[in-house]
Amino acid sequence: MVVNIRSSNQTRERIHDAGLALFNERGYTGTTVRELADAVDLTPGAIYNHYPSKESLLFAIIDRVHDEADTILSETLRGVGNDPVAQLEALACAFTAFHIARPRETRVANRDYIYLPSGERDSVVRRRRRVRALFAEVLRDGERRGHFSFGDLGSEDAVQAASMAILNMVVLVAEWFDPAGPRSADDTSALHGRLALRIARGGR
Amino acid sequence: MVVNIRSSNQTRERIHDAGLALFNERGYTGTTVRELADAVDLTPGAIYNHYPSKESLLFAIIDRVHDEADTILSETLRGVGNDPVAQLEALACAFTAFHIARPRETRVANRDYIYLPSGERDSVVRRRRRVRALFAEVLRDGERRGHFSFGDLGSEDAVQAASMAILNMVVLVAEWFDPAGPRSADDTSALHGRLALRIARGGR
DNA sequence: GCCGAGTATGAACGACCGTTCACGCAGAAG
DNA sequence: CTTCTGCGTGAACGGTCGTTCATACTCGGC
Repeated sequence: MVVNIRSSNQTRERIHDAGLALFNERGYTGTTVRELADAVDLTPGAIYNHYPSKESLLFAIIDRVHDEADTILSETLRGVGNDPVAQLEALACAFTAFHIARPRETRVANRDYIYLPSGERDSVVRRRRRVRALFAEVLRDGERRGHFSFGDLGSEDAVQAASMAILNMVVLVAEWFDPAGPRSADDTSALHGRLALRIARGGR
Repeated sequence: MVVNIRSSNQTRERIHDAGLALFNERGYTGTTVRELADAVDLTPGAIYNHYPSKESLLFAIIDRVHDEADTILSETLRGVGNDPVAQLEALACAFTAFHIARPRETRVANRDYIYLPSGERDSVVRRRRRVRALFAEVLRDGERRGHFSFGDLGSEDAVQAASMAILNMVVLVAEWFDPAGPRSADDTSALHGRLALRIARGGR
């Protein structure tokens, strides 16, 4: 048989999940391999049958949620027309729903990616930049076509600031959203879609 | 002489600064007392003449920047009338300027406060909540007086989401703002003031 | 029934962790 | 001049870190 990198995926997946939970609440550097092993009822050494290092587990977690984010964004974009207003609202709504559904994954990805070795960290940084560029592009497109306006803001190229405002609103929703609160995840996602339009002054 | 908790403040301050720089770029748990000692040309043991523990240094750093934030906010509020529109614009502008001026302090405070012992962490959480409440209160006040409107957003109590959108825009400005970029800190702060008004639909 | 591959154990590795402590030294106070 | 106090050193503390390894068990394929 060829070199088998993958292990019996069941255990590998349990380690992935436990790592996610622990990294989320203690941080990557604040989590030990022994805690991780305890969480999956294994010995520290056994972890290394499934991941070559603690860092590689962090990367697996972060890389996967970036894959999912990319999928969500491109599918959302594919499902809506080429009207920038509809695009922005749909993107902000869908991405908010995504962050509400995956609070631990996105928190670890956004907070602990700095602990990745430089090659993998660079790859993550590139992926993050691509998301920023996507939102900025929709805003710029909408401005060019007269649906959004930033001229009254008294600053040239306000698109960057506006797209970061939208993105930060979306990406940090899980820090305050309460699943037991009065507003549902769907409501909040839709609300963020509207707020994104306010920011771009594209409202109805 | 009475019990002297404070040490010769010069060295204490150098440790504070070095801790700030290191915690910022490596994270609290990713920073060693030995690295800290090296950065201030001291022996690890000497650190303990100035701070009783590594945790206490973290708390000193975080507590100070919270003090400064509170000062900025209350002075800003004192310097402007009681018009909610002016209040919101001034708060968003001043707080953005603050976060641009203190990127390391605010990043450490927002990212690493989770490593504080529970008593001190709770105190930090309370202070953060008070800032959130301040913005929410301005928005609610403005809505009551007809300057802001959230009724068209299709969600009851959109104030919370809107104030978090404003706060997250402001608090994370340092993650993308480039001091060497085309837009100055003052411009960006003013821009955030306007964007806050867009979010609250309080345009002029 | 044997074999080899996959997975686990438990002990151990050297390194490094936050913190302590006995001690030395400089300089202000008496 | 002596004493005391504040601040530093350097060595050491016990503990924990991420990782490795010899060994053993289990189980499907021959």
